[in-house]
Amino acid sequence: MREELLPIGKMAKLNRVSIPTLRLYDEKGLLKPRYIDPDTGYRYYDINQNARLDMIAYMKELGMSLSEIAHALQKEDITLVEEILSRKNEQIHEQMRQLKARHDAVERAIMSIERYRKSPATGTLSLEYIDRRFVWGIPCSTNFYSGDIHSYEKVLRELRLKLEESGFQQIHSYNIGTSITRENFVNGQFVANRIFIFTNRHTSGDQSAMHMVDSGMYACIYLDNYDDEVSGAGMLLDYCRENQYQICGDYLCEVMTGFQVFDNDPRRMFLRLQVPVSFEK
Amino acid sequence: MREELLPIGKMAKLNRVSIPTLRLYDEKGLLKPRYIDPDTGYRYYDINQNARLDMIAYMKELGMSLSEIAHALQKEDITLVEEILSRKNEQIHEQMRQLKARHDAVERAIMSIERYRKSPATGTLSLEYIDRRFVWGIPCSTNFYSGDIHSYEKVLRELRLKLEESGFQQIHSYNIGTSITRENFVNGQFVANRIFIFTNRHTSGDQSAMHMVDSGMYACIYLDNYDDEVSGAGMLLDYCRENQYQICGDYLCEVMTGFQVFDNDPRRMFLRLQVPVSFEK
DNA sequence: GACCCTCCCCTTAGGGGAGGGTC
DNA sequence: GACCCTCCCCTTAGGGGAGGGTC
Repeated sequence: MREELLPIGKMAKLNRVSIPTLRLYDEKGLLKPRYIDPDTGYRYYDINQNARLDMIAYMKELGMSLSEIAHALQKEDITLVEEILSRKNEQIHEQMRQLKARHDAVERAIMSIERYRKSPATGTLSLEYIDRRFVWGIPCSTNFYSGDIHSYEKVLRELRLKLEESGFQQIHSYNIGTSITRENFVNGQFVANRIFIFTNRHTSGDQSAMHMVDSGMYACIYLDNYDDEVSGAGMLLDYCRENQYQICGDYLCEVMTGFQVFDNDPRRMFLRLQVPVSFEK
Repeated sequence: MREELLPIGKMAKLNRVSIPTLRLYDEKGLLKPRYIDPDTGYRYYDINQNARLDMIAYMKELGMSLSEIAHALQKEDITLVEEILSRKNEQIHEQMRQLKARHDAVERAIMSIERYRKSPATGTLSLEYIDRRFVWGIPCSTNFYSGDIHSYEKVLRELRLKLEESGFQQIHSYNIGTSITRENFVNGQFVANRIFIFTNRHTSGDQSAMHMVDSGMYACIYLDNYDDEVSGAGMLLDYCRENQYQICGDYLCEVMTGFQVFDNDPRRMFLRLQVPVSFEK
């Protein structure tokens, strides 16, 4: 009988686990050696204890923590195991949702960086076709154009809060935009209308906060600094007038990527100011 | 200027992070307070530092670790960020694969427990239709019927090793089976033929190790102890003879669930011994 | 000489104190 | 009185030593 006992190194190799792992399992009560030499403290295992190690490996594969495993093994209650597995299944679904959201966020980030790489110099004017988009957001509680940086921060915080309440995930990975109504914009009145994220139809959250932005030709100006928005918008307006483009919808300020914030500059960004135009005479 | 500075509590509340988090970010160099009072050690932040906290939150959403974030923020190198994101994307795919495998394993475990709950008493004989199955395995290098528990352990280890080499995941969550050829079985010769897992067609791994087990009527006996296999198989053979069932294929010993190993008994299990039968006269 | 023992420190991203000074 | 400071300990599942005894 005694000659069948295995020292810890043999047991570890046989089951392809490490010696520290076996010692940990001993300490946590997951797998006590069959015999411990009282003089030397040497641990000796029985070959039949392999089955319990398999069981532990199995439960770890199922995503159970060591303390859950210890608990289940101690109670020897299959009902407990069933409960744990049901919870695990829910956890796994939740993890899948999160992983999916993270994947989307990483993809958005990669596209955003590519877009940034290929962005034109600051001040560049353009006339371009932009496809239909969806935005999700709230009215601006404060007109940040007439306030300082704090008021923009405040409005942004309100949007973020709303996004979280509505169950959005990875909220920092969406592009932010703000709008001014057509009427105000053409009159040179800078009154912040809404703040929102650019998203897609299939977004969760309150659908009444979702708006469609129509496809069409847009007059645009690219900027790399938040502080230049007002002067840039003026140039955009001049550009439309010079070319006799008729402004046919709300002005949007689109923050193209969040990856410029590498120093402590106040929100230096890559912006595309834009306004939809038509060409009827 | 100085009056714009925020103590740590205000900064924390504003950005909805905890005070210990801000202290950690200070320590790790992720976000140094704009000013630290040299007498009191009080940390004071600038409102413009919100943007950096947003950036950190964003990078965390993308699955970057604090040290990766610190590195990226320090280098201010967008190429580095791109590399990190590409790696993240691969990591996410790998995590999805693992999560999927874990989910399958948990589902198998739940079904297995349900099956166990509804299992008949040990020694129960049955004649039942079993649908087509797929098994993946190897020949037994040792005839464990003529050896002791060690030889079964050995063969099982060989299978597990092969499974891992072939890229199987959650290898403990599959039901194990062993076979004896029809010829040996009908002659009462207990010679282990193959050891395998029950799987499905869509399994990865070497396809030559995959075999189909045909659907059909099977004579079965349920057992709850590994040690009873040989005597149980004898009873199964008698049962077929008494009823004039003709054995038309290999004998299988199917381990129905791994959840009986709650004590230190040597591999006490829930087994279904089975042999396909036909009824031609 | 190879093996085993018991400390002890290290890893992530903070959370929760205790004990003491500060707005 | 509410706020902030610096230690210090705690969480997972082990890995990697150092220093000392054992097969």
